[in-house]
Amino acid sequence: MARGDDHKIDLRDYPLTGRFLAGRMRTHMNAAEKATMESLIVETRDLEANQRIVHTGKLCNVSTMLIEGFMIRSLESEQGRHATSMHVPGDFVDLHCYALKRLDHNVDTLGPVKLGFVPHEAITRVMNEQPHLARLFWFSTLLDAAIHREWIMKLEQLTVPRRMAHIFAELQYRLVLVGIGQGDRLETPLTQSDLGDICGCSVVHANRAVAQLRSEGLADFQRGTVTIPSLPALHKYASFVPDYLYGPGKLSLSPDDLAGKTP
Amino acid sequence: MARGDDHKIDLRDYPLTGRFLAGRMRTHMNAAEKATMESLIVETRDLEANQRIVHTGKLCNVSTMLIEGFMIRSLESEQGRHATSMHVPGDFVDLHCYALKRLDHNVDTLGPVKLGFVPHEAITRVMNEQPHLARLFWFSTLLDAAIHREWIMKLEQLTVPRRMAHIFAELQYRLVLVGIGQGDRLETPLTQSDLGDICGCSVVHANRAVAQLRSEGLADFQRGTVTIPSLPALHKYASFVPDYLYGPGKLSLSPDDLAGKTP
DNA sequence: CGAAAATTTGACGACTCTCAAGTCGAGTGG
DNA sequence: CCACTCGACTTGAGAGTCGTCAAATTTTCG
Repeated sequence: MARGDDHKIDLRDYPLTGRFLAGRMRTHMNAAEKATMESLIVETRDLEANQRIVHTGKLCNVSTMLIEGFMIRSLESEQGRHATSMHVPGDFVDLHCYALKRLDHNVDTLGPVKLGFVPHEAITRVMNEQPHLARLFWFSTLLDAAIHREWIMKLEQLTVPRRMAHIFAELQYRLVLVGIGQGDRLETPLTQSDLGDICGCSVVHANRAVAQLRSEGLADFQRGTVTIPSLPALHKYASFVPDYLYGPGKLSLSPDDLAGKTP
Repeated sequence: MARGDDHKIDLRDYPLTGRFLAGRMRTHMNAAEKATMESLIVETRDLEANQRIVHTGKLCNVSTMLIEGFMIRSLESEQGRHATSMHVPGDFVDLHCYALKRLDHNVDTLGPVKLGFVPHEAITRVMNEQPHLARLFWFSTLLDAAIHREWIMKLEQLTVPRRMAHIFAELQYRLVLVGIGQGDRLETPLTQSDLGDICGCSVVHANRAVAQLRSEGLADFQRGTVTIPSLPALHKYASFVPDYLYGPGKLSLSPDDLAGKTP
């Protein structure tokens, strides 16, 4: 069955959590686990743009599934906001709060979003009774860490225009993984000021980077909508290699791996 | 009981894993869990400097506890090595490999080290039978993610000399947490070239940063040994606030938190 | 329409890069 | 013991990237 069909079926049967780990380990979840997952969400809520759902240092007893929309994870300093990563639908955005209890950062909505809330007692039940699902939860938090590592490398390695190209490429790829993305287009609620926070540069420089990507025909950013004339060209410019996202590819688990064979 | 005493006792009773989560959630481990932890290590090995124990993309079925010495986690590009973080004794350096199976990065020894190996079947047993210990394992991998996030912010926020000061401050703090560190001194196997890989700059610039920290009396780096005239001054210069390391402080769990009280 | 937010442009200075050359220190062979 | 060698460290010069300040323009929305 084609991946696209999987998406459609999972979204029909599991409208709240059908995108969780889509394109990654979701194929390792059986129907019972998918049903458990869906039942964990005790409440959904629609929020406007620029709402904070996780505050640095605040105790939390609920974790949040991003069902629709975009969110941003950031740290704050005297110099303003520093984004560490973005979130797309299907991300269990503050699952790690279950183990950490107080988070070191903030999580904000970017545009309007639809969220699902999971109480930590429910996660404890999963830990006690469903170790395989618990392991998938663990996996999903480690994915964030892998994305952090890649971004550290990109910050050390790339100029701002290339970093920005990398952000566009990553977002496009992640949206495709969860069945939303298109090949040549990307709709986000981002402003150029957000891009500056994400790329670790000033708004002014973010603007120049946008202009440069535009003039070189690599990506056209207009009020949040990114048009990509050539995805391969963008990938090359940004040195984007999606392995670290653990989609289908070099790092994903093969059936042989699961059988415990050592190569 | 003072923390120092805890350290001594745990190291006597658990010589291989007595530093695991020391200064953090180790106080939440009971004696049975500490004993389980110690028994997970089926083999120890001493390695020389510059050995690779985790290779990008290679399937792994064993995770590694760093018992003595230092390790570095890095990604490689055409431009060379990019460090994402360092490890000190007590770190379960590639525990996340249990859930990810193939890692996106490399882990290398810096100087000589002593390592302990834990087969993944043993971790599966913990997942199935000891959910509380499993949660502590999860916590320890999330600690790495928190350190990554802080580093992302520092890369976006600080100049190279300040980043380097931050590295020194973080290392000193983490060593104290696991009972090794001193207040004004730090012995590492790092070269200035390593510092460049860590701070995301060229060797030449790393050298200038070392020289600047020296001339300003903030830290004196000589063949791996760092002397710190004034820890508060170093912290201030680097905007170092250790909360993100989840030691005793703002983000650590209080007894009230555990009782499930919502403030 | 008018106000606020977002985007754009210019000028100048600071940070960091590369290239190139030179110095210092520890170990090695004669 | 000394000369040699190799890696680590140091220094200088010129160029590119990026920040800040300041101001203008465009878009959004009430």
